[in-house]
Amino acid sequence: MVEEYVTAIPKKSEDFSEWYVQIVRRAELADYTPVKGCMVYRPYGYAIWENIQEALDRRLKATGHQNAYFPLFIPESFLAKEAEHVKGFAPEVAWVTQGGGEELEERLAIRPTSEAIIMHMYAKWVRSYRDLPILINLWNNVVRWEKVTRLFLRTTEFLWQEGHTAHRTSEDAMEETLRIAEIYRDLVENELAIPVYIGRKSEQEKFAGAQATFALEALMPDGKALQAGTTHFFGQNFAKAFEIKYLDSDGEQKYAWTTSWGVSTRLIGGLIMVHGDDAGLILPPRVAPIQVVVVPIFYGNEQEEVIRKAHELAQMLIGAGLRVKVDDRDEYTPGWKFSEWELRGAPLRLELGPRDLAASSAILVRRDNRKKEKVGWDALISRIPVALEEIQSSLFQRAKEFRTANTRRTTDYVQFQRVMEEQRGFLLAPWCGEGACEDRIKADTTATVRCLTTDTAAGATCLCCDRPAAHWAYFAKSY
RNA sequence: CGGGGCGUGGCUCAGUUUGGCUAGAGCGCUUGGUUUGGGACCAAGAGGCCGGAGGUUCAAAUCCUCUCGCCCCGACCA
Repeated sequence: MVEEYVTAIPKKSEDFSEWYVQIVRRAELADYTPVKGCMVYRPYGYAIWENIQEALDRRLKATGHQNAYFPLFIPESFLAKEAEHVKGFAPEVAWVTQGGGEELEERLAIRPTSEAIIMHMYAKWVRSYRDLPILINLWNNVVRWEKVTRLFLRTTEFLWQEGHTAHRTSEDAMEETLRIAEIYRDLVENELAIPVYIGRKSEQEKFAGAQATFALEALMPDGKALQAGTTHFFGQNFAKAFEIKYLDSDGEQKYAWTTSWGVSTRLIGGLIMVHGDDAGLILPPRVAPIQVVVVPIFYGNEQEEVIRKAHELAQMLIGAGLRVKVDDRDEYTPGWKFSEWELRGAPLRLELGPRDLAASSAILVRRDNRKKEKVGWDALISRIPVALEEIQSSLFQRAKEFRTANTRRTTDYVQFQRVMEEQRGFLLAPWCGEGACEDRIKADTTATVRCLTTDTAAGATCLCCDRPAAHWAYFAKSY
């Protein structure tokens, strides 16, 4: 029945890419701009980001992190201080070469990430072991001159948070790196309802300048993996490059240990893909800008009474901390609104018409499975939060089942290639850890090592050579 | 950046092969009226120098050159 209403939207199962673009634009999450590679985050899409921000910010502050802001511009010489870092980012940096009509003496990078400027400041701020740790987070934008655009998933400018910390010991820094990865997992799984695998990145895939990178990897419906967040352990690489030294309690000058970590608006792209269906978006209740949309249904003279009651019920729910909107536009029919809010992914719809008015009840409809239930006005305040939780956990379960069904274990390279070709998904396989095998797998299948597991690989042989395996690793094609 | 595709009212597209009169359709939008429990209907309107620049021609949405943008598939990245 949905089919006849939303024929203009391609089916998710038939043309996934086109479905994605249409949903993003028709649900008014984002739009293209005249600026190449740059997007507008429209209010409805930005509200999702604000909810994600709020959820993460709370977790970061609870673990002692503070927000701050650093400049958009980074002098070229700063970027160049850490050799691997500059090598990794140089190809995608945008440069400012003029200001106020004059040529700059030193060109300025528009930050692709802020390690360089932040490490410089940390070097000034750190004198003693008592100054550590420094736990700072930034909510900002960065620019990377990417070659292709995909709304939310890859744009020249994007929004994110980047955390940068400096610690007294290696252990402290590694602990921070892993703690943040867990916070990210908590955020992505419990707020966005997207299950993730967490693990260390291979040498080739790790962040430019890092000693170790940990990543959250989520599975999209087309069988490709999406990196949903990363945390980096820098060892003393940046501390040495930027001279972040402190006097320890034993009287010795030592280099600090640093980390950085980030998640971006790409998460929004992930949740669109993971949860949506042929009728449109399905937003997990915890990050949905509108959790309950109230649709009044009226005929002629009942209009006033129905709308009044709709607002009254909405106010009651808003008072209970829910995000509620009454769609009382009179230029659209109820059926039109139903479809519209399904397209926009509101988790719950509350229908209120004359029949309901007579019965002192309303019809509650779930977006994820379209199940309807009649709820008395008095029961709404208790029923709706429960229904939202049901949707939240049901979305997570559904995504998890899909991932489980599409995570396969193999030790056979021929089978590996076949599955990667025909079904995609995650493939868990033993790997020797050598770049040569990684390259060969990539050349043969376009799949890469998404992350390593901590499972013991004792006794196993590498998927594509004769050496003993060093790790079990998740492989997948990726975004 | 390589290969392929596409740019015509807000949207989806026809018209381009073979140049020709005032550039069309559906949806959407505006106004009025009737409607409203799964994308209502009638009537009257508004809205496009055909992505941009240059060229060929008596004449260009249509042909040529350049350019910009978007989509898909690769390579690179969050």
